Amino acid sequence: MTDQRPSARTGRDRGIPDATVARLPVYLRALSALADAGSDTVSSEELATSAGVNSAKLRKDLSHLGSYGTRGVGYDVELLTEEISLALGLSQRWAVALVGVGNLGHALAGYAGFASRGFRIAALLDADPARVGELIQGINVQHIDDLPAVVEHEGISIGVIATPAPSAQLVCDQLVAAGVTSILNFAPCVLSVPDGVDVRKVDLSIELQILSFHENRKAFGAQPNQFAKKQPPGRLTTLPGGAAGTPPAREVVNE
Amino acid sequence: MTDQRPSARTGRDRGIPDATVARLPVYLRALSALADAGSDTVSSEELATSAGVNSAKLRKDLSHLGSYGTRGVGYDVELLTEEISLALGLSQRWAVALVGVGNLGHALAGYAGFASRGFRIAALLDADPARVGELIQGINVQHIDDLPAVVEHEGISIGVIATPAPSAQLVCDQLVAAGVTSILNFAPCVLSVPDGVDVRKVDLSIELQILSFHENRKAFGAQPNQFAKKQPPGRLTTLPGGAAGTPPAREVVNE
DNA sequence: TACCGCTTGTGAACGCTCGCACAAAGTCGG
DNA sequence: CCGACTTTGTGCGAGCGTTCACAAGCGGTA
Repeated sequence: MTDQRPSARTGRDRGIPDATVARLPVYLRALSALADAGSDTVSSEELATSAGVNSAKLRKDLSHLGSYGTRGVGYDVELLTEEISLALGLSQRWAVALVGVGNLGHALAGYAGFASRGFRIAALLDADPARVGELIQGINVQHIDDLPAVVEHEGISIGVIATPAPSAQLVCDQLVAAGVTSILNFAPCVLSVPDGVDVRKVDLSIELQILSFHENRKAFGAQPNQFAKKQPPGRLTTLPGGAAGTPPAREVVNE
Repeated sequence: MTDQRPSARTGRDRGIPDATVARLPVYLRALSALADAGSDTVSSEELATSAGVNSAKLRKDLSHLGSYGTRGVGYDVELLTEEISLALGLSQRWAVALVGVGNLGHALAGYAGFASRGFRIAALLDADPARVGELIQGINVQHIDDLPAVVEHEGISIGVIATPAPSAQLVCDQLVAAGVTSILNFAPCVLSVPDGVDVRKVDLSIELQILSFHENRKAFGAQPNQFAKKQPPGRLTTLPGGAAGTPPAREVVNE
């Protein structure tokens, strides 16, 4: 039961499609870069290029938030930044609980990108008593049993699971029981949650496996194309080492 | 032009849709768990449940690989595992170069899930001379300038970027120049690559922002609900300009 | 052998997403 | 004030992905 993506919501969201929501943070980042560069306004074409998307798609995405552009001019960088932030709920600072301070948990605790986007790691928790009390990035590691109290005290509604897979479902249940309603799962497993709780999953090895598929296809795949410059995985030796220069450029983002 | 996934190829892939490819690793994991549990065969319904998807979707996904099920019985766990592995190109061990051994890079280098799925971290690289020579997980950190030699020597075709955003494009170009044709990018930025190179992106803060959207919708969303319970914690005093005074009604939203 | 129950594989309908192309709406110079 | 130019916002068609529902096929049983 339950879908992995918080999306999956059958009803009307707020009118904003899931695909659009997934791109808004990218626009936000592009806008931030533009603001730093001193731009006051930006056209959909420029912003789309920065974000690596089609300009029509960008305009349609933004139109879901309202009409914040000026025809003949473009979008006001600052205004648009605020509107997107508002739509994403970033005008408030969300408190986040991070469970599992192992290898990955440590890295996440120190990840600067969270704080810079308005997320505050309000608690670090672990089931291992040996880890409790450890100080990471100035935050004290607490025992998972303290979760309910911490969640209530800090007003936490988002949880991040960075435990091994076998513990993930248990931790997830504990988070939900404590009142957390959004979960970001780094453990390589499927989580089951009640309705009303959103789960997003980040699986590092799955990403690599998807790349593996494409890599494999490049090597063996049916290539009706004229540019058959790849060779099967006997490989290397003569890879396009020379083709270094300036690539044709093709931007890639993904959700 | 730019499209989301490395996929996005307009022609027929090998017949396998991108959405299916993205789910195959999940099935693989579920199968692995079933095998450990001693199952010989599994029905689409069971496997779908384990993988968290609809059974019809699972059957259609598997049908893209061929007919490996037996009507009235189900799928042979071992056979299906092999077929999926083959389709994903996991029957060979891919060598991976990991660039950037900072906070996140360290964690990735130690991530067990890579090795267990057939990926071998063949090289760790960094631009910081102070880091070169460091031993992480038994692997020596090399300077990024050694990339071409390392890629050729180790037969690397997949690169992982775990550097700060400003360096990511440069590193990406270097990877491409060295012959890497698939890139997993953890840096929060858009990468530009030539055709023929696949990029997948994992952005931790974007995931949180998407959760933030849904969390925000639960709180303020189109639901004039009667319950007004908790209030969102710690709002920002600076950002929203004015509209921050709405009475918060969180919790619930059962749809 | 013939029948029955179970499960796969898939045709078809539906909904979401994307991109084109263009009218609407604004700015700017004269 | 007007007309030319620029850019937004969107109607529309095409393509992909998901789900339903069911016929086809297989094993087991009498």
